[in-house]
Amino acid sequence: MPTILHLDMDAFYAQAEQASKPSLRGKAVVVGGIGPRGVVATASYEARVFGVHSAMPTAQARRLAPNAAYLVPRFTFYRSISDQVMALLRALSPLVEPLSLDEAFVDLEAGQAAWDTDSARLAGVRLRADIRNVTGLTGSVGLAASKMLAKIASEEAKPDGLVLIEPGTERALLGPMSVRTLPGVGPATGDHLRRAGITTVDELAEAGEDELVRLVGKAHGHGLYAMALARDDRPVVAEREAKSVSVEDTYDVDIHDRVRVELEVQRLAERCVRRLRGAGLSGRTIVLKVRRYDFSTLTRSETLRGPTDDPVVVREAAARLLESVDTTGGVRLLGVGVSGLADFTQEDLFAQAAEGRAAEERAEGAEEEAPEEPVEAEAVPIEHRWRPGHDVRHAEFGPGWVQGSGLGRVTVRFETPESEPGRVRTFRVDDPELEPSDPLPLVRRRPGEDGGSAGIVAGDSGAGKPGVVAGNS
DNA sequence: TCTGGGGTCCTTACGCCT
DNA sequence: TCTGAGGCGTAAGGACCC
Repeated sequence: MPTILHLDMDAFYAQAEQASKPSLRGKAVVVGGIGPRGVVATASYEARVFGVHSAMPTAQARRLAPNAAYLVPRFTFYRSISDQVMALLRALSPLVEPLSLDEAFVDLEAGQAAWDTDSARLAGVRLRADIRNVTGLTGSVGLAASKMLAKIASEEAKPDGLVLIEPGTERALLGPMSVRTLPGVGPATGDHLRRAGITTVDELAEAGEDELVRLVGKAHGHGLYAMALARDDRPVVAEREAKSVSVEDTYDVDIHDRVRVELEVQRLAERCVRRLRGAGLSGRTIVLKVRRYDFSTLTRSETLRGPTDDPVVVREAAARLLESVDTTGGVRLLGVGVSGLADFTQEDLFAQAAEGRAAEERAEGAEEEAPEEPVEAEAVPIEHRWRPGHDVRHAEFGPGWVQGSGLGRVTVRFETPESEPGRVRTFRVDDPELEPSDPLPLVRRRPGEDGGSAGIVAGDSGAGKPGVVAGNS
């Protein structure tokens, strides 16, 4: 029965920006890195007309669509919208598997939200309406008997649509499609198969399992063959634990200075540990990643005797790993990661073991607990406070967003999600009346109104934070 | 035209142990 | 005692996903 639902928000980041900035509605919007080495994260459908798409270098996008709006991503804002959407999904079923901020699987049957074709379609239709009511955004829904097919269905449904794959029609539908439609078949595997004369799903099935295993390896080959026959019984899994935590930076210009490289690695190690601790995790394996001037990438890793979340330990391990890497010629990217995660540290275990003895001895109070690391109040250079797309407030003109900055000036468009397209004004970057501010909610709730029909707060455990929608300062 | 940042999973190779 | 197979952990790289 088609009771797996896949939701995919349409051009999510770009759509969210258009919703919060009336002057961008109906216009080409590109969200992504805006530096010399930035790439496109999401392009609005208006921008896609010019050939702009995700993963494309922003520089290339600018040539294709010079008049598009180029914005830096605002992840906290997107996350607040995503939380609202995920809450709607959890109201349908406890079995929700988020894949990213804008995508998730739902097992409708597990939530008794659907049991056959008609009830599934109805659940999908209602969900799309609820998402629109609560967030003001559109998402596409795919419904099918398996994850793979539900995902393919939502892809077909885009933008702003719903597609249900009727039971029994799966193979006929899949057969003529390109192998690239299947999840897990990217450029490399696609080329590989094409050279073997396989371009469609039907040809994949005809090739046979043994041949596919020979071509692309064991795991991939078996998986590919099953998918070609529309066989996929992977369950929807609600909670998936993180396996690694990492941070990386690509630099606008290659770093040649070895001392500077060492310094950056230290900073990355500290950032990584901050994230690790923030998630209440620790890990055993420290990984250093280096991308050189010629884009060749290498990793070096070291596994410790036990898990750690100690910044000193991670920093020192990263420094040791760097010693074995030749960086002459320059590096464009550095990264530090931790894997082999545990939700405790070895120090914790010592502390636990000590607890027993301490109970008797009562002598040494384990003073292990490190004080909370102060969030370093980064001294942001004044011109960097004004990132394109970010919200600001002016003492006189009210809320707006940064349209651009440079040469000591910052240009602001004064408008809100609820207003008409607004006017543009330019200020000095150090204008005391101008300050950064939080995003405004996309959908204003009238007093006493409860939001969408499914009740957004329902699945939101604990002190649900209506602040996302209602909190307006 | 010059390629982000955060992840996951798979493959291969190698040392070590049984 | 020698040799080999198999399993496991570790390291490195690559494909893929959003």
